[in-house]
Amino acid sequence: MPGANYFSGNFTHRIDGKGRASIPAKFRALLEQQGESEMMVIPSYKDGVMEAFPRRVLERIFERLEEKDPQSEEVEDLATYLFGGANTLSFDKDGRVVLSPELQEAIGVTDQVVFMGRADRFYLLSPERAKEVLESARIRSREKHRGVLARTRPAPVVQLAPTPDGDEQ
Amino acid sequence: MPGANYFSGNFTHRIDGKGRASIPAKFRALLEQQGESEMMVIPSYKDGVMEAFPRRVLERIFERLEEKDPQSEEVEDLATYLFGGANTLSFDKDGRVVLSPELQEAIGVTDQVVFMGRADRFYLLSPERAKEVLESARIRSREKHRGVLARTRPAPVVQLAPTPDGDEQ
DNA sequence: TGTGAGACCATGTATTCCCGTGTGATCCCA
DNA sequence: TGGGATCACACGGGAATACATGGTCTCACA
Repeated sequence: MPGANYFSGNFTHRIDGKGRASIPAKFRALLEQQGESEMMVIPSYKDGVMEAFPRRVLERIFERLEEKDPQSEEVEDLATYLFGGANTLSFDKDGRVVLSPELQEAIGVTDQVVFMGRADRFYLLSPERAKEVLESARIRSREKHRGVLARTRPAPVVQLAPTPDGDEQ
Repeated sequence: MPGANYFSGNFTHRIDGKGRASIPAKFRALLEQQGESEMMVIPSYKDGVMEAFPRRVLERIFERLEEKDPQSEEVEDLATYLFGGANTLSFDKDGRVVLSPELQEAIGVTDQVVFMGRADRFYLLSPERAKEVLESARIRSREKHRGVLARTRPAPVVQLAPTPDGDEQ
């Protein structure tokens, strides 16, 4: 399915005795579509949450900032934070990664972990924390962006070429 | 009928043992016309209501906001709310989607669900809730927008050629 | 040679695909 | 204008497939 450009949805998966967890198939497909077979995980600003990026996305974030302000101390800190704290998780053929004990502890999980899509990245967190994060995001969005969803235009009508037969792209 | 650009009308459909429900044919046609084979469902600000968007519409909303102010906390919340809470429902050849148990619970349905058109999106809700939503919307509209409907022009009269006999297109 | 990590393989379950059926709406024709 | 045929669509179930998950094997390194 060539389609989704973003990580979306949330999936609760099991952690087995070896600390392995399956990456949601949709996430994995998106990663592979970007030519990635691994993801970089760094602690979020949110407590009890880790953020997983395709490597390219993380590098991009850094490069954009560096371009803007090459020598600042901020960029230096950011580089340290992004790359120093990063945990590279490569997934095997079955689409699983190993969550190290430290990582598990950081998000307070032992037997289940939630993969939560967030546009160009996704979160790793405990089921309980997932509910909190989602709920508070919903509430704050409602307060500050009540109009956002209302303001949408009618979906642009994309005229599709009539498909006489089978041909698809 | 190439025509409608908006989702309109409301349809009560059955949920079968597998949690499947048929998307109203008209809605489905509109989605396919836009090149979509799936929809993204997120909790509405209204209680007991889920909103279904063509994926592209939702992505668009996010991108516009992100462009404006990429790093604000508000955008972060919105991204979490939109993508983290989203349920991507792709429909099969028969135009059906699977409503997960969580989704069913969120709108309080077990064996029937209402698809209610709302311009560029549509609602998913229970038959009871549908009545309420519709009625309160009607009342509030009457109070605040009494003139809206009155101000519309008559539809341009398209003169149809009298069809004497056989020839039709 | 013991230990741990990673790759490989196996299995059950959930999801998706596909076909058949009934019913309501539409069209056609008497 | 009524009645029958046709079509579109909602709905049910069975078969095939994808996916998450558990286990075993192999290799590296201590």
